[in-house]
Amino acid sequence: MKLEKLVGDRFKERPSDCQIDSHAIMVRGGYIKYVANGIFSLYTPAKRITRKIEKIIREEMDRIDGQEVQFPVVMPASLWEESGRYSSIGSELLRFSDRNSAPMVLGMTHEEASVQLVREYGQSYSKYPFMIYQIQTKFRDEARPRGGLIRVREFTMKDAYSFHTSQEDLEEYYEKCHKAYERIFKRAGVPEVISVKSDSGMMGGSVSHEFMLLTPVGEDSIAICKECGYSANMEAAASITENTPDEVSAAMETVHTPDLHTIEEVCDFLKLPVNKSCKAVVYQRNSDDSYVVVFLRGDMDVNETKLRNFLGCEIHPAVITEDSGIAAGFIGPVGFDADATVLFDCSLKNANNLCCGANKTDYHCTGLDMKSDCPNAEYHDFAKITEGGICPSCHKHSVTISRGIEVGNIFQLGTKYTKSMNMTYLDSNGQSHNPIMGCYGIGVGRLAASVCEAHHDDYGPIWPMPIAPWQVHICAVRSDDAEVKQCADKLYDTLIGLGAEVIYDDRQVSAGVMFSDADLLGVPLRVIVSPRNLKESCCEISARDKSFSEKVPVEETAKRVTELIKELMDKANS
RNA sequence: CGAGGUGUGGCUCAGUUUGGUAGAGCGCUGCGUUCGGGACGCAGAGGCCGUGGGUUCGAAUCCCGUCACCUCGACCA
Repeated sequence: MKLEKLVGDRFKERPSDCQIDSHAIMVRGGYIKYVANGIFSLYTPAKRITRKIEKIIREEMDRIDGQEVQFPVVMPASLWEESGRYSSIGSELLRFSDRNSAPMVLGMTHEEASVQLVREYGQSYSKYPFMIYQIQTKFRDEARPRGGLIRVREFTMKDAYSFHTSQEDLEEYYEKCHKAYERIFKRAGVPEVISVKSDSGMMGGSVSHEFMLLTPVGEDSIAICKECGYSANMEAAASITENTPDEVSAAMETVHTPDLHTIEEVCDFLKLPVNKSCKAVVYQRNSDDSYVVVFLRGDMDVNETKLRNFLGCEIHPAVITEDSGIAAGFIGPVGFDADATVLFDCSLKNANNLCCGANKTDYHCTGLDMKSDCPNAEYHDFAKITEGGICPSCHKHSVTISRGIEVGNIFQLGTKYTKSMNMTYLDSNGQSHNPIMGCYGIGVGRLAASVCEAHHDDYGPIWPMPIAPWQVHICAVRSDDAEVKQCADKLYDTLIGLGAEVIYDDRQVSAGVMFSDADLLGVPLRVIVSPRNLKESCCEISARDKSFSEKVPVEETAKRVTELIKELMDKANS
């Protein structure tokens, strides 16, 4: 491919609306073109990268006995009504009608379609286990797309669905898939991707993992224990707190605290550390606006995901009305008699000498002793894990919180879909059961952008050899020089003949322009043919990541380049 | 959905406060000089100033509406 004919402009200035580097680079380098909010077209370099990522994914999925299939993008709403998700999923699911006014949806995920595909096939236990997957376009009407290809509305995803006759079999396969994912990310050039425990969210099921690329621009927060290796999405991470009660519990007293609303203000006023307070956070159920009050230690925050899972319903921060009987800002566990569900977080267990609201405007109490004042309280984990908090796994060390981009996930789904969609098989005793499912996703475009985010410098991306848009970039510096042109042309032909993927720049532009464009294309190997090098009868081979640069005799250049390509490929695949 | 911000050639932005013929740099086209890190000169092309209404002799500029995008939050396989 000649660079001169490569469709898409590369430009010098960073687009103003690009917040993260990978987005800016992919726009500047002519990889992607904005079409609409969260919707992009891909130019050739990006398409070549995603095609290579897809190839790696296919190879690894096939290796664990996956069978590639394809589900429709547009599905009838009735299919989604079977699972109940037509009504349970919000506006993220794009709904519309066809010419006959039949309600349709745009596929944002394909559990329903996968069950529909194999429901009749899988009627005998002898057919199990099996896994089907596809690589296809998904559409999710995200509220806030961002970061170029990191979070978009239309994207390409590999999604896989496995079907099993026992939980043990699912777990065994889940583990295989976990390994396959590790190989995929390694081969794609991001071995640093880690798997973390996650919350299953709307997918249902129990065990799930997210594959995270740790980067400060990531959208998720991950709790990591460096000592024992524990890692989990903050949403799923258990919060552990230990309270050593003071030896003497002071008597409860009511204190006048006018205009002090926040826990910090109150503690400051009472000269108590924040962790010697009991605060209340109020939510309302989305269904009927009934109140839910969570009491927790003043220095902790509520993890709404945990709360949602505990209650089994959606919630939102409360709007406290006058007639609710709730004294907003002055809520305490003792004498609270408003109509609400009252919950206690583990962070309060055994604590004493706390301050808390007095359930009376402008008054707080001191000397709260959870044991004696709230003897019937049941404690559950509703708190967000905090930086420096106790590791929920080893209980010895403290966790750190890092940001990450979720590039893939795996779920043990259970029978949520097979049950609701009435998929059954007969076992060897003629008994009917619902198959147990697992599902496994990887965002292809997001992975490409993540690799860029993880591997770039000020000048552009540094693509790993296995997914680079081309393997070699030939720069013919001074292509108006007949000797240079002839040598570069010949090298190009030879490399093509040897099966290398080559981008060839023989434009009559200054070396600066040429090198800048080469940097933006991020091709791992660069060969410079120039009058200066030809004087020594050499070509210059250098690595985009600047790890080496060598001068090689002209006639040996092609051979050396193919060696280097092989070396770099083997390194990534080893 | 809540809060804030921004919309002016393909890109980055000035001009808006105080209304008076639409600007610069990059990029693009042509010619010439340069030539190993985004060179230079000359000559060009390209804009209903997001959009609809209003005020005014006159609106990129003031007023009202609306749309889009960006950031933070909410939401989220």
